[in-house]
Amino acid sequence: MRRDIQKDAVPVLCASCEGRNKGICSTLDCEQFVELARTSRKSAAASGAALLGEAERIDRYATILSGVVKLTKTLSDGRQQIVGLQFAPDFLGRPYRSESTLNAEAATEVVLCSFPKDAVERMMQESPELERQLYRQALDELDEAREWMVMLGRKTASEKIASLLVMFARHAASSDTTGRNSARFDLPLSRADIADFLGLTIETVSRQLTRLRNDKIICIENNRLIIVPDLRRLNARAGN
Amino acid sequence: MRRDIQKDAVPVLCASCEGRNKGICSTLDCEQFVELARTSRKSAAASGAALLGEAERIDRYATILSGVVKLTKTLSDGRQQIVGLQFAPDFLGRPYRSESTLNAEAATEVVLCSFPKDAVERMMQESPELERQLYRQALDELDEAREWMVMLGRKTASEKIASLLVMFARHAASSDTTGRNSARFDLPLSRADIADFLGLTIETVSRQLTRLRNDKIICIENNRLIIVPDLRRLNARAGN
DNA sequence: CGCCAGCATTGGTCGCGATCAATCCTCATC
DNA sequence: GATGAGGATTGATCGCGACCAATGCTGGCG
Repeated sequence: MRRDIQKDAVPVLCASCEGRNKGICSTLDCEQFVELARTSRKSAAASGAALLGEAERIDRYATILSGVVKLTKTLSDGRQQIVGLQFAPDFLGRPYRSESTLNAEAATEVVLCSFPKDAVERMMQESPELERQLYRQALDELDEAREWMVMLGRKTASEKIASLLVMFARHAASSDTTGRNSARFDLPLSRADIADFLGLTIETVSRQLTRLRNDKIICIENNRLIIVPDLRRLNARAGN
Repeated sequence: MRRDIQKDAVPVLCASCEGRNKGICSTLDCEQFVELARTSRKSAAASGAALLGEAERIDRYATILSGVVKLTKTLSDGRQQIVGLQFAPDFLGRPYRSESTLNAEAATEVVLCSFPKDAVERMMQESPELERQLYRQALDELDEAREWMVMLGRKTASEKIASLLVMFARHAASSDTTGRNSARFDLPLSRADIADFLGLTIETVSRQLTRLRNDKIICIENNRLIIVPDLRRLNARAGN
């Protein structure tokens, strides 16, 4: 159902852009796409770079073209919690609010395509399709957040680790052949990030990972590459 | 900006309905409102009644007219976590998904006004305003869920209790005179529900409440009525 | 009134995960 | 290869909150 686009009116970058057929761009008709594309800006951010600070004014939205973005919240005494992870081609931003209530930080190398806030908002007014897609993403994020609330509130440390690995395995699998029972992926997060995500400490994360390794449920190579020979066994540890 | 409505085409119940000017009905124009109203059904549920089961087919949406609804998730071994609390006039339901991923249960006496799923969905197609309002509610719920993730992952038991009381105080205050520094409200949840919400046990909830009482930060009457003489002191305990 | 059922509180003990501290890896740089 | 820095692992100890058990409170019913 791909619509034709006027190639010459579109910035060169967009022509080969992976986001054209996936992110918010995919719902726009030709005219709207051209308008949005004219104001778009592609940018890269190194791992660890802050993309958006808490209570900061938002003036641009963005689509994630590649990499992983972590959304965090911090208490006044420095305790931190990751409250969301976003992957390509997610939309990054919080419509209908001028100030952010959280921090966004690149968890890996990240490539973004950003747009001025008001251009997107104008387009949301005009295109119910766009708003619908953003609504769907918000609902999906809400489902995910609630899943994590169960994890944070009721799971043990080892179940938390297993759950996280299952989630990464699923994310890796979706871009891979489906229906397999093994997985192999790079951890997109450092131990510290994992701890911030699961509501644990670095030490506990480390201990639980070595426990899973000792029990032959995972292999760890170079501290980053994870191999799961039997996803069902990992799933059993996640306690669902 | 209230639009006139054809009084005679609207069910009698709606004429005096508190939801008319607040819930999803408030965004509908006259014609749409009449259509939706024709299929609406008002119903009451006792405290503890199940409104919606996990993996159950959804065929109706609803507006909460009064009372509190808790959204829960349960692990296979029975561990439970409340993942959302909804108050009037929230919309109850998960568009774009045929099966529920959570349980909804009346936490107090609840009065609902429900509509057939497809009537609402048709109306969402026709009315961008309606969809926008639902989108906004989803975003608000997402913000709330993320707030709670911080609470679940990083706060101590006493901070969790204080945070919950602050939230209830705010909810009570919004329908009350604003800007005051004291609060007085009925706990809409049992100790067991509070425990399920905060990721604690009943015993810990009880102990922390008595600690707050001993420290003169709250008064408890009949185990349900809470009086907070100084909201700032309570807030200081919430650890934000 | 006594009785009972369902919550809530209080006490005692234990274990998970935090905390503090000491290596150990990995990798970039020279 | 040597060096140093940041991250990861491992070890030892402590304390919060879970768990088990007993008691207390409240309200409905015969």
